[in-house]
Amino acid sequence: MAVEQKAPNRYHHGDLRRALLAAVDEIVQELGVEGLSLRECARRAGVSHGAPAHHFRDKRGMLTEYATDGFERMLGSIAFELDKVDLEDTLGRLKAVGKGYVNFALSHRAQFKVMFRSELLDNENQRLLDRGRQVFELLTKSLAAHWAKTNQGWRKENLAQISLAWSAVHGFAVLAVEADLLRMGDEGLLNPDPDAVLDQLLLIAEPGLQS
Amino acid sequence: MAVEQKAPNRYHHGDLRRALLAAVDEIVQELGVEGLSLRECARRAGVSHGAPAHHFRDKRGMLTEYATDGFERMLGSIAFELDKVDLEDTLGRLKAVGKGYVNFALSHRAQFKVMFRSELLDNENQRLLDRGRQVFELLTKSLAAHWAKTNQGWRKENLAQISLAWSAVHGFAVLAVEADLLRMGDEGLLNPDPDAVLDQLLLIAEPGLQS
DNA sequence: TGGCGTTTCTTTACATCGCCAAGACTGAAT
DNA sequence: ATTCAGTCTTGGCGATGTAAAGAAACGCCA
Repeated sequence: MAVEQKAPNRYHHGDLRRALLAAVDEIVQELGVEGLSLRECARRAGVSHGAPAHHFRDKRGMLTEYATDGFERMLGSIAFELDKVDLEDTLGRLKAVGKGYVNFALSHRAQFKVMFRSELLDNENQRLLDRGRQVFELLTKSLAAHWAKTNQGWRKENLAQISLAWSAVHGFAVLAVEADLLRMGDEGLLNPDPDAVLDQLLLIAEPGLQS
Repeated sequence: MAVEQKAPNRYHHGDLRRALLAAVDEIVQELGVEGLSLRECARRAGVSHGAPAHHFRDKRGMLTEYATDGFERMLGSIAFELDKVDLEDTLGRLKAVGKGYVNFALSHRAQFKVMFRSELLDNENQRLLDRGRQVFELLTKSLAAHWAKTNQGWRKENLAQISLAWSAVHGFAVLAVEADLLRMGDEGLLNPDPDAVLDQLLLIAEPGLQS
């Protein structure tokens, strides 16, 4: 995602909205969200510091769009993994959701972090809420399919199973992205190949999911 | 934790360091870390905006102390739960660590969030690193004790088990604290009593921990 | 084609922030 | 009593987010 500069003569940029979001991504990768400023985004896009206000209400609005875009990519990443698994293989599909989730987190670390920084976002934004809900539903529906296949329907432990699945996947993604935390214990908590670890992780959770 | 104002006449505050940390806690609860400023802390403590610099190098230094204090409280919370469980009950002790962890997160939400915002902290700070490591070790040692008791010693799945335990506990705490996320799915993901859910959650993970 | 309203962008201004340097005050050790 | 290190104040600098007002370009309708 390269930031498209405004042609120096032109008064209108042409595609400033996209250029600003590209700049957000660039800066957030380089410096983290804390290092992000509206003015720097404007500078990289080659426009004045007042320009962004006409495309996003304010900084929060801009980050909200950036986060929403992230959820959409994440949905794509999960769908990509799901496509590779047979519909009958309900446990495989459960793993696929986890893989898509973690893969996205690891390949878009900066954006992933922003997506869950709700203090920075407009949590009333409908598109943002929808996309988040969609991710959540992919997880719960995969679980429901697994339940339907293996045996029983809804039991009261199911709620806790959702918590476990969601917690494990999200917690693992967070810890994997916050690499600093994983340096705890000198041997290193994390296997160099997160994909393999996630495989094992879901394998371990599996007996619990059968009960 | 109340912010102790400087007596209006006195030039020296007397206990400014503590007063500033109290102000940090107060502000972070009210407005989140993003709403925190050195100058506002100084204002609440009744001193000038330059004063804090003599107790903390800078804003990052102040937050680092605040986070370190959080890890110490968390250690206390875990120790409190561990004290209630018999040494022989290795699985019970594992649950106790999780409970202490999550209980702290839920009763000090604002501080908990700051503790894991490594971009804002001085990650070279020795006391901060030590306290973090200590929490992690409580978890791994409880797991090791459980392994020693149940049967085998170290197997290569153990690494993934640590990941699962750490991910589930931390992920659950994060999701519980970020209440916004849990409003996904209108029925609400989270049981009103997180303590009970955590109990179930660890119960579900238990079969995996036996293997 | 000409004109006009709307959108996009610029400019200026203001309050606030973190940090720095220079100075004032205090208290305790010499 | 003097000195000196530690504590706090003051003022200033560059940077930020947001708002208001004006300039420039686009699109549309006559």
